[in-house]
Amino acid sequence: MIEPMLAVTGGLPDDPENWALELKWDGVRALAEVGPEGVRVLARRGVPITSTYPELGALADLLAGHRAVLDGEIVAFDRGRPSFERLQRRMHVPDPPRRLLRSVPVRYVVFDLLELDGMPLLDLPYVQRRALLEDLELAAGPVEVPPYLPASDREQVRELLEYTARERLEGLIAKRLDSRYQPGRRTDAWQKIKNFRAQEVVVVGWRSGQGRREGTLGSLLLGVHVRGSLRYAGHVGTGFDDAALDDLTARLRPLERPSWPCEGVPPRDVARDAHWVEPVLVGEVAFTEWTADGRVRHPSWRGLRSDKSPEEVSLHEGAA
DNA sequence: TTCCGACAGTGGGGTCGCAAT
DNA sequence: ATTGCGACCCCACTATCGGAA
Repeated sequence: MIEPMLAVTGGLPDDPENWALELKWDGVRALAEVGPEGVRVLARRGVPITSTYPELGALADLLAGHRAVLDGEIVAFDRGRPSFERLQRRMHVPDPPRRLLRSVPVRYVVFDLLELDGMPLLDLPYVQRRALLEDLELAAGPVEVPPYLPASDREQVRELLEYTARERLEGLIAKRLDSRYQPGRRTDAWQKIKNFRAQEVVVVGWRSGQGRREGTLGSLLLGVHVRGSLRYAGHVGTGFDDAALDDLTARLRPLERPSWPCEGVPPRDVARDAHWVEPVLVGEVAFTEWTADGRVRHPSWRGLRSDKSPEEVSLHEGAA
């Protein structure tokens, strides 16, 4: 079993002539072992997920007798955009019924070739693996092999970045053209360039921490104003260093109040062990997207914003 | 000696399955 | 029938430590 290679979070490289750019696909990472006898699909930790995604059975025919190990992402689309939220309806369902296959079809976006006809390719540089992959001409049916963009073309890179931000795609992956495939490693030969969004939030409460966070806070409960009323917007539990944890804990304690400060009723999952506070502290979070429930996905705390009053904290465009 | 990469540990949104209530 | 919990997916981030430089 080959473990998938991972990317570090980073930015655009400053030696673009050595890098390729690919779109980042928001789905489930999957390795496919394909041979004449069939297809075996493995998730990130080697768990077999073949029966969950019968669409990938098409690979056996597409490879026309070759044996290969492919690396890619299983993606569900919603109006043309990759939608992890939709994919979640498929993720834990082996042998999905026809109805589910029709309502949430998936595609396999292939971006690397790790083995071909018994020959390991891990030590070949990225460009050569890509060339061999493209020679296989797999793109058909549910299988895609999107091209990569040489990062040296500044103008095209700028356009691509604008495009991904406009279309609210997850971002880009930069890969060193000369890099080997290092299974299971998170190396700086692959860099994530994510489209983060920013949102000002009102702190409406906190939950206490565990382990080394014992005695300080575990997460902050967030609210934003929507058409005049304060709406609950999820929690954030990362992005603080020790000093910020101490500072926030000290600021929040005197603000405690007995009741939920947002509209409606508190969601069950937070109501249990939450402390509510007067909604007066304003901060900023970075996040990837709004969920269907109006919560921030992949949030991280960016700090207090003392220059804003709570009333000014309203929803930025694009929320669910 | 200092620095950096890998890891552990904290936290998030979500799904499903199973056991306890 | 409901609820809670852990195991999975996706993930961000900080602190720590040992080995590389």
